[in-house]
Amino acid sequence: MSVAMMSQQMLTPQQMQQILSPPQLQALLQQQQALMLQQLQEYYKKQQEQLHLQLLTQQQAGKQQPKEALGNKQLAFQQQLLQIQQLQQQHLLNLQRQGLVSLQPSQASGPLQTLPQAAVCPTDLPQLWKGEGAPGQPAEDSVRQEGLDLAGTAATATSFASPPKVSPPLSHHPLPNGQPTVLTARRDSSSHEETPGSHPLYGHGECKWPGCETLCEDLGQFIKHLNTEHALDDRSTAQCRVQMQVVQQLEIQLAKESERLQAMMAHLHMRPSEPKPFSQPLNPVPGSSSFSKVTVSADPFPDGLVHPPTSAAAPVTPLRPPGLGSASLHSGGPARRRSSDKFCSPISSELAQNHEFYKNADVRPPFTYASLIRQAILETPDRQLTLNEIYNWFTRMFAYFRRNTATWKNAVRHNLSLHKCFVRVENVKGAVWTVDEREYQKRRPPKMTGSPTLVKNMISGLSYGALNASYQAALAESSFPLLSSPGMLNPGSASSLLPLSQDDGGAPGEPLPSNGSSSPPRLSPPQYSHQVQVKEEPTEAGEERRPGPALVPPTPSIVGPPEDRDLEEELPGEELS
DNA sequence: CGAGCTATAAACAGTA
DNA sequence: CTACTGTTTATAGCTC
Repeated sequence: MSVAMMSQQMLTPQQMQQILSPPQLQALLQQQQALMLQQLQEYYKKQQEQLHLQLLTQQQAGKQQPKEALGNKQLAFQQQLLQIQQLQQQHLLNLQRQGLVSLQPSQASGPLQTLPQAAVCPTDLPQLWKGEGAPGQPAEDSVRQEGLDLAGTAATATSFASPPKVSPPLSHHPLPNGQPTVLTARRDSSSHEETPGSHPLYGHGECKWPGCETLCEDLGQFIKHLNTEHALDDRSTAQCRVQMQVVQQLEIQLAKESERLQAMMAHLHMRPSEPKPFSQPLNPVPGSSSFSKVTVSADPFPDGLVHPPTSAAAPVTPLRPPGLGSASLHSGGPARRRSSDKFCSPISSELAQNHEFYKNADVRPPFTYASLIRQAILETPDRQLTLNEIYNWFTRMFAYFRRNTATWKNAVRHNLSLHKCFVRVENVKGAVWTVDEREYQKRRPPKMTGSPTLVKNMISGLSYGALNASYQAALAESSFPLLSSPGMLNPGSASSLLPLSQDDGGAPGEPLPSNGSSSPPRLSPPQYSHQVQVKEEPTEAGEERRPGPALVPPTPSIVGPPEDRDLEEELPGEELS
């Protein structure tokens, strides 16, 4: 019952997600749930006390009444008591279930396997936030909605004052405050897996009327029972009234909690962001013809990109990307924002955290084309993409790139050609692009090398609280899932692995606490040999194959295969969850 | 101020 | 011819 209210009053889950990193969200949710539980318990306690009190007074008053009447009233109150207890249990159960649902890792809806051009399927809003569906229901039941949903949800967002004229916020049925009785009863029973077609008050072969557990073999018998035992009489109406109050109280309680949550959110991060027109282009990428077979390898973030917590607990509305300050948002037009590229967190980590955001918000990602292209390529198991696949990655991952296709595609091509780090390889299926990591690193060292202020800025820009800082740290320390992802490791051909080193920006992630010994890091980014399975570039091959002079990993503690080196490159992955 | 990097635009060639 | 791919040049903004 409360869910609808939540989604109305509070930040949208998307907002939550963008404000908070998945771990934070999870923590917050848990806190909230614990809080709710606690308060509910308190509330129920009070209710019971009240009832007891009423019972007592009634008993006293009843002394003048005929004994039968007294008995009836007493019974009624006892039943109310029972009912309250039951309700309490059910609510607690529901809350717990919600907790489970919202935190369930298996839900993994993050990496939506979106079609090449269909772009985002922005949703997968967890049931919890949808304001729909019975609390206890598994979230898988929720139907995925397309773009409109996003906008609809966004309409409820506080930050976007002028959302596109889209469909109204879907199905938040405000609770009929006055007469929640039926609704409540419904929900009550629905948590008991009632079978379709049955009566809301009938389930598991017994009457679900508060305080009544009469066994009824079938629906007909139950109906009969209902009509006889729970007919319109004083007792029933009283029970209804109590139930009503309970519901109202809970709603009030929920409102308070929502308010509190909002305040918490506001405190933790959220400021009213400028109403940003986030148009949802949904522009299905016109250009995709010749190569459109798009093997787009699996989902964008093959490994554990945020999924479990994020997708489960939160969702999708464009909002400010958590990690970035306003840096990326000012991008109105042909913005210059490579600053962010320079001292932003490793793109993979940034992306990982905010990919839902970029996926849906028409916000220009704070990365250079080069780093984006690289990321796209590196995310695939075999580290190679056709141009068209790269396009698709862009459109899939960024709402921003769903429009102005001519512009950015040109830019992509331009970058591919221009930068030595992108190597074109003739493949069986045509030409694919790969990344020469060494080259990529080569061109960056000068930047960002030991600029305390920059580093500091970057960190502060990326984190918005201790929680996130630690999360960032965790990210920074986590290893690079790509390499450990299925299909990536060609057993026995370690040489074919394309070693990764620091992510773009060379170092950004590093200043964060890690295994200490990374002394004066990133002064000379390790040079790694580059090699791709497809390889057949005579010219560069010789040079590339040779491990660079400085092959020593920055972190001495790490020995061995290239995978380990990828510590910095993390695409925050499995181990995050 | 210049160097380096990046974005954007556009011309052009090759190919399917 | 058209669309796509890939290369190249030019221009401009930004940071250091």
